[in-house]
Amino acid sequence: MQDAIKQWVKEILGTDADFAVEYPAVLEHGDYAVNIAMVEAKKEGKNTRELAESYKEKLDANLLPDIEKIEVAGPGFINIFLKKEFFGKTVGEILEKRGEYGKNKTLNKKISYEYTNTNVLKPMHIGHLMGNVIGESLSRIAEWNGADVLRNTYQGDVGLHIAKTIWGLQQLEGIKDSGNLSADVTYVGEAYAKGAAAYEDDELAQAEIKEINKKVYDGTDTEIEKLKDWAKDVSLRHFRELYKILGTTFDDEMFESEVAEDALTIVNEYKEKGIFEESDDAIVFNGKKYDEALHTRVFVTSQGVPTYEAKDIAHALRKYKKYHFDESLIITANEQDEYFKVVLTALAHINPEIAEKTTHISHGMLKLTTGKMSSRTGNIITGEALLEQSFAGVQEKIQEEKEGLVSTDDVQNIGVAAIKYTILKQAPGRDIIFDFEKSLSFEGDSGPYLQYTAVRTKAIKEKAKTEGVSHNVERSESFGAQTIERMLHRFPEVVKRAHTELAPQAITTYLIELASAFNTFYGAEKIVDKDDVNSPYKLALTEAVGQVVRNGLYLLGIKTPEKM
RNA sequence: GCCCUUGUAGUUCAAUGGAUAGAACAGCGCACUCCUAACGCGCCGAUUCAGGUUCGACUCCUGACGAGGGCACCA
Repeated sequence: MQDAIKQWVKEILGTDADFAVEYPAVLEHGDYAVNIAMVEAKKEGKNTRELAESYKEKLDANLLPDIEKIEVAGPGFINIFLKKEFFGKTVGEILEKRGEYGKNKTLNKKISYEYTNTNVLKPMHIGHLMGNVIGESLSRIAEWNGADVLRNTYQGDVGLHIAKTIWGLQQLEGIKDSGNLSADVTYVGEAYAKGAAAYEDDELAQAEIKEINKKVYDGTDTEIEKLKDWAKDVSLRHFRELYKILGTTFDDEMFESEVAEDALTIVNEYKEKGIFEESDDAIVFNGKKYDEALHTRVFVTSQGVPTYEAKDIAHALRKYKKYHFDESLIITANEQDEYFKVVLTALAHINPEIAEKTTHISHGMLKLTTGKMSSRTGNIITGEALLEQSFAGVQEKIQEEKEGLVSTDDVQNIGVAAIKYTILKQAPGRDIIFDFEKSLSFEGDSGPYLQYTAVRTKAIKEKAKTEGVSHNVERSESFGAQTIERMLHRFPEVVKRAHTELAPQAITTYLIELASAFNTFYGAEKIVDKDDVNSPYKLALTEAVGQVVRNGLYLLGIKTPEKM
């Protein structure tokens, strides 16, 4: 509709100016607002309102069939009001398309989303959980816009953190198969904390760990390889458990160890070509040469080991060779912003095409009000702990009010929804101030509120069934619920915008407004009522709201419970 | 010190350069013989400060002040 209106205005007014067809902030201003008069008045030095009036006359003479009327308002907006029957059509369309409503097929691209780049042998902390939540939502939004999405994760299985953990395992009890995954995970975490602390405080241990790191890279020491393989398997099984709870299935799990050798080759090759240079026995990329704001970073250490930087370059080349994506998005915490600027600049000098297609998206840090976290001291909030905290909160709520109503799966679904919503409701890139009490909210502006709304629509539908009322999309002239109808109609365009702006929060904001409008309606009107001639349409509207809320929740990576 | 990001109700967040800055939580008041109250209704309350650009600025530019992050052998 938005495109149709734009096209229509262009044709009737014979303009190719760059104007906008947008949603007015207030519903009284109609369904669409066109700012063409402001744009043209500036160019031609005319009075904005007068120009808008003259446009209105021309447009009035050639109204599109779905348009009820147009008005000039405010500083010179041309507001467009759609016919009421149009909204009946929207409700009908939603009930016909169901889980497909909101999909746009316009994006014909292969896009790689790389997220949850964990380090194996280290706990998955809440930063990784954030990245997972955002990456999954962006992936789903892209799919709904027609993209062929490749979900992938790139995990650190070589490097100092591995050496630290192996050192720690050697100090502790080595391989310890307790048969209990969660106990093994804790044990590996302890080994990491021990190694990391020793690396900082004990020079002898530091030398030993560096020695282990070399062997991790060359893979010659069978004892070290055994420890590594065991601990890596523990980590990966644990991560996959968490991915499952979170609702992500990766198409490809890639590892740093797979590109370590290539990384050395590439850096050496481009050192010959002058991209990298030697400095204090290390091989570095001198960012300052290309941009004053860039840092100089080490790509190969004086020990001859490739750093994350070099591996990231090799990884990018390898990934492109494997998948030939049109776009590649890498999602990490914003503490890596400047790191990525340097790496992408270096990549641009090695393979401009891939660099051009790659975008680094960052999310903020999850700041706990209880203080800073550190994985070094072991004093961290793991992703798992956060999930469990949320599940416990849901359980508590249920015991107070709804014992026996909610299934175990749905307790998880609600707990995940509370966390995901908190993360997705704000623009990615900014820190989240996380307070366990307040942030894991089940009321108001929250994931569970949306779930509750969807469940409510379902309960109403069941009630209607027992009462013998069935839905009908024919809307009577006297009936009024334009707020909800207009909002339902906007959903596909919100999905589109969420992708172009990489903004999951566009979905959360929209859903809260829709749910809130519906709940107000629910409070004011009896929906299932055999004596009310409007009841069948109200029911159709209710089902349409339920469907759109479900579809929106899907895009956030949130499941709708059966009952709650 | 240099660089990047950022400053919106008491608090946590929204707002493609557009019309009356939108929610939630907290606070105060109301509502429950009716489809699940994780609900609904009302009130209170905000663009850090000083300039500039623009018909129009939370949004763009400059400066001040505050917050977070990054600055070579970690990832």
